[in-house]
This record gives sequence, C-alpha cells and structure tokens, in this order.
Amino acid sequence: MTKPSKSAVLAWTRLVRAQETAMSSIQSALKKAKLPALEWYDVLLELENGGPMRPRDLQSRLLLAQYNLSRLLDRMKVAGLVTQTPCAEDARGHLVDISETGKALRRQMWPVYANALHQAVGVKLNDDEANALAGLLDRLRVH
Amino acid sequence: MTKPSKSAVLAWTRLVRAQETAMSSIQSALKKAKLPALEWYDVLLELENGGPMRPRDLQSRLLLAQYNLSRLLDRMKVAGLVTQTPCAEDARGHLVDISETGKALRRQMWPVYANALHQAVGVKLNDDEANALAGLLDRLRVH
DNA sequence: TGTATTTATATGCAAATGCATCTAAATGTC
DNA sequence: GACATTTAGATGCATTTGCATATAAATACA
Repeated sequence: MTKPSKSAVLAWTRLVRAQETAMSSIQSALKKAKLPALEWYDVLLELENGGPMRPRDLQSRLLLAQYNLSRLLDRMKVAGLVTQTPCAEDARGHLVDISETGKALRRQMWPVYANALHQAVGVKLNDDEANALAGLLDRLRVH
Repeated sequence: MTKPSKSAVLAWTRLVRAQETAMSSIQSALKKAKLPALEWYDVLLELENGGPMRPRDLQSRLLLAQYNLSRLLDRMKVAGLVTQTPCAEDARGHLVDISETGKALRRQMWPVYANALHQAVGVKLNDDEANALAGLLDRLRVH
C-alpha cells in the first residue's frame, strides 16, 4: 500500500500518452490506406511466425481477452484470412492457421505499418535510445 | 518512407505491451474496488486542477475523441460528478465543472489508483530509471 | 468408474466506440 | 450586412467491447 514516487507517476503518465499518440498515428496510417487495424496484423504475424495454433495460445501471446479474440477470429475467418481445423489432441479447441490471402494481406500491411512506426518512433530516437527505452519498458512486465 | 530500425520496432513492441499490462492491472484494481475507470479520474483531475473548462479544452488535454468526450461527460453528468453552465463568451459551448460529489469520488479513487500504479511501475523501477523512462517517452510526443 | 472441477471456446445482452453527419454559433470575406 | 467557411458540440447508426454465462471436453478425485 505504498504510494508511488513522483517519478513513477510521471513515467506512467508519459507511458500512456506516448503509447496513445504513437498508436493513434499508426492506426490512422493503416486506415488511410484502407487496411485493417493493427490487431489483425498482430494475429497474422503471430500465425505466420508460430504456425497453426490454438486460440488460447494466440490469446496469451497477444494479451487479448478471450471473448475478444474469439470474435476477432470470427471476423478474420469471414474475411478469409484465417482457417480453422479441428484439433486432434483436444476436441474443445481448433487450430487456427493463416491463409494465403492472410499472408498476402500481411505483406501488404507491413510497408504502411513500418513507415508509420518509423515516423512515430524511429525518427524520434536513435538506436541507442530506442534500446534503452526497450530495456526500461521490459522491466515493467509482470514477474 | 524509410523503414524503422530493429531497435525502433522493439521499442514500439515493448511500449505497447508495457502500457497494456500496466493499464490493465490498474483498471482491474479500480474495478475490483467498484470504482469507475481511469478516464473518469482523468477528467475529474483535470477539472480539479484546471478549474471549469470547455469540452474542447478537456479534449486536447486528455487526447480523447470529440464524440467520446461528449458522451463521457454525459455519463458523468448523469452520475452527478460534473456540472455544465452556459459559456458567456461562446454560446456554442459550456463550461464543465467538477461537483463536490466529483471531488469526493476523485479523492476516493486516488489511493486505489496510487497503489496499483506503484505496483505496476513504482516497484519495478527506481526513481532514476523512472525519470530516464519518462525522458525517453517524452521524446515520442508529436513535434 | 462416476462425479466434481477445471479449461477452452462461444454467445446473449448491455455499454462503449467509431463514423458520418447534423445543428448552431463564430469568424472571415467581399 | 450577406454569405461562405470554420469551429464547438451532439447524435443516429453500425461495430466492437465487456460482462456474465453457456456448452462441452478434459482432468482430478473419491
């Protein structure tokens, strides 16, 4: 029940603001290019790197609420970006996989994402600073 | 159209994760204590510090979308936390002010918020680190 | 083995959000 | 002053989120 220091409060405030600002400009860039939001990209990337996997695995990697992921996958399935196949070891679940359309979309999103990210972060910090930031932020993960 | 460096991408990824993790634990703490979400706190605090002000001013300070703030203020008005008075200089707007109930709620929220914030940030970084983090994050603001 | 508990996923319903647009007042232009 | 433009704020409607709970399979346990 200890109070946070001034420094901790300041860091928190700036964390929220910085994330909102950068996120909003990246999402705007995607929207402007008529591309889906970042969460879709995250799902596609995770599947492309990690191979077919179950919703609960995606969930833990992406920090999404269970019901949100469930519905997100619905939409992505409807859009033809992912497929579901029954899961042999566990009949409750299913394996979600990225489709060719999904891969193509991800490839199409990346340059827009990359450019926006560069504008939002890359041009404002040099590599040493970005690394320092990443290091400090990493400390905030749960233990 | 330059690509971001590995370091910038990593910093961005961690920024998102760190913010989500911390935000989610802080919001959970408030919810667990049957208190409103953080945005309500932010509005109350802004009004308590800045005095009565117009929605557009709140909007720019809090980085909220215009329609979201409009509706948030509606709900807070219904909850008796803020009041509206016509604005003398500009008949389109109105001055929003915090009520006594609003002040009381903010005071009640602070210890819960503070404790959660301490757990999420304070215990993980010492003051020098928190200051360094705040400094780096500050560089990410728009220019 | 039969029964209780836990885990994975889905879903009905209410609340919040985003988008587009509306209204009305303020400001700028001629 | 008349008219066009901009700014402040609200709102209808579709989409998304959150909460609570449902369903069903897996696991634990007596």
